[in-house]
Amino acid sequence: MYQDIKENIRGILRNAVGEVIKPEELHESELCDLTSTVAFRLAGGLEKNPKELAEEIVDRIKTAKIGVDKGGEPPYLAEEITGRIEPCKFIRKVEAVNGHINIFLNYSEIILPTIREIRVMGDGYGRGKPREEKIVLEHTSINPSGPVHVGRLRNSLIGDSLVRILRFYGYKVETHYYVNDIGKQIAIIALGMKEGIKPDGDAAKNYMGYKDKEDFKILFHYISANREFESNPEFARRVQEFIKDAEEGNPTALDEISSVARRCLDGQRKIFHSMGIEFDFFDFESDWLREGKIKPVLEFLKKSRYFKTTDAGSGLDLSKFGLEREGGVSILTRSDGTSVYLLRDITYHLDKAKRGDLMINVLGEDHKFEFREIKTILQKFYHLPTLIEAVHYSFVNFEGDSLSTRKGQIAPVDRLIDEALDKAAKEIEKRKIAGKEVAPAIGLGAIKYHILKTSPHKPINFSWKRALDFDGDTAPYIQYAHARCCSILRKSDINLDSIDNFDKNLDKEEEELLFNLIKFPGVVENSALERKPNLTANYLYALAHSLNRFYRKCPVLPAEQGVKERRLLLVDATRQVLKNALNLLGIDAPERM
RNA sequence: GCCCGCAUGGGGUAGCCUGGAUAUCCUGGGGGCUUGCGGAGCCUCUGACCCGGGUUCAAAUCCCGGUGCGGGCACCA
Repeated sequence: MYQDIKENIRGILRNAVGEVIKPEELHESELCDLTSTVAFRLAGGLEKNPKELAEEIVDRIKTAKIGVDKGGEPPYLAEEITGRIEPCKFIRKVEAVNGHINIFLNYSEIILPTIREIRVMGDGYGRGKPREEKIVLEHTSINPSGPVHVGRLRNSLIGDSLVRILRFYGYKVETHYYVNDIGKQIAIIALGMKEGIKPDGDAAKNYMGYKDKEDFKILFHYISANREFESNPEFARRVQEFIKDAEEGNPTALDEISSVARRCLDGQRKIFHSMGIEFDFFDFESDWLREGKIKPVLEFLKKSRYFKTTDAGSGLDLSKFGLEREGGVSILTRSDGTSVYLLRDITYHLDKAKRGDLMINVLGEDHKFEFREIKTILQKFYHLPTLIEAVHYSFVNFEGDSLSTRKGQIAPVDRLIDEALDKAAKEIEKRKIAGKEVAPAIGLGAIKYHILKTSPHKPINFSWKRALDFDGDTAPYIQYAHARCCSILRKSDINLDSIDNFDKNLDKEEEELLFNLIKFPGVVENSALERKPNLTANYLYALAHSLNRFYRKCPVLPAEQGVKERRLLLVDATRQVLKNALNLLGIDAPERM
């Protein structure tokens, strides 16, 4: 609808001006609905500030009629163009102000087709047309050496939301979780457990409430085994041997290490599951070793003229591609011949590439360099046709105490969620409108929205308190708007399907609300193409805010029949769009809260 | 040292790609709204484009140079 309106108006402007209007020359404005700056471009070699000219011009307009070709100043041109605009059903009014052509939409004409579209499409309103391309999206991929840290949550949330947005936009999307179940950290834990090193008692005490969760148990073992690894060279040597053993395909060693990772993953998956985040595939690194997939990759790269062997190990010299490492080489294998992550990652991506047309990896900005290496190798050495891109996000810092650094002092997502659920349950209890069962929707929603609303490339200073905030620019605020819609609709006995003729004189608040409703499909598109869930989040707040303003100023149920019908339709449409957009962020829209 | 990203009221944040009018919104602080559909709300006041140049009629937005912060440049992943 919005696209149609804009195209329509661009066409009308083109007729008035005699030239094509560029898309960026028609945009939204706070002073009207849509504004065009085309007069500035047409003015060409202009010397004065259009604002200074404005008054003078308006006077001249009154006294003389001059053609576009005679008066070059934008304010004059804007007046002239405005005068030539043909009447159109979407436009209510056009004004020339300071060189801008300000357009006010005719909402009386827009409301019916918009509402109809939303009602027909329902949960699918805003959906893009089906696309052929298949996207293989990898996100989260946390090391299986402990519980999920709050800082890592940003990856999962951006990833999960992007999946939802890209699917809604029309792509086929398959999600992958890469399990590094054979790395050094895991080997340390596995050997520690095998040799009977006791789990760390302090850590276990700190997380009493979670002591039976597998990922926490692994963490307790990790802390003590890692201490051993750092202080006991003999143990460290045995770890290295253990890894080598596994890499050479010794099935016992592989199983011993991998099973520790799988146990930990079980615990991690529980927390993702409770957040509504699911994955299509878990890809285990140990499988590459079992299936002998790494060796051929190494053999292939060895033949390259960029392959070099140094004291540090063997690898590729990528400096020709602008990727210079300090040692001059991107290491693929250690000097003892065992592979490092880069080689295994290449193997993994070669495999993944077969599954789709585009690979998207959600990665922290600390992986930028590594990602460029992989991309370069895939494209320059393998000439891979599959596209590959990364969605990078900035770090999540903690306010005050750096919980993340002290040994064993981590900030597990489990704890954050438990606190959020507690707080939500208390708020619900206070209001006595809904039952406890909506606590997860509200608590999880608050956390998700808090992290998703910020643009990915900006660092977040994570504040436990603000993440659990329920007022202002938060998910509960948006959910509340949704619940209000539901509440009104519950109390009405009018069958919305049978309304065919209603009063179409909208109040200002209704116009704002409607304008937001028609923008939604465009927001989905931008979010999908720019890979930015925060655009959807920001939109949601604006929509909820306009609903709340409407709610305050425009009584629905007490209104007279024609007005009441119109407002009920608007409320129902808003409910639908809030729900659809919340779903793109993985946030539930409870009907009561 | 080199490379990448970021910098907007007291705190947080949108806008920057595609330059246009009076810079968005949240929070905090001040003031108001409630016997009207759910006050997790609404209205109002307060307060900001890091610094210096450049391009332009016009710069938060584009270019150059600083400064500050984050990240990277591992036989860790």
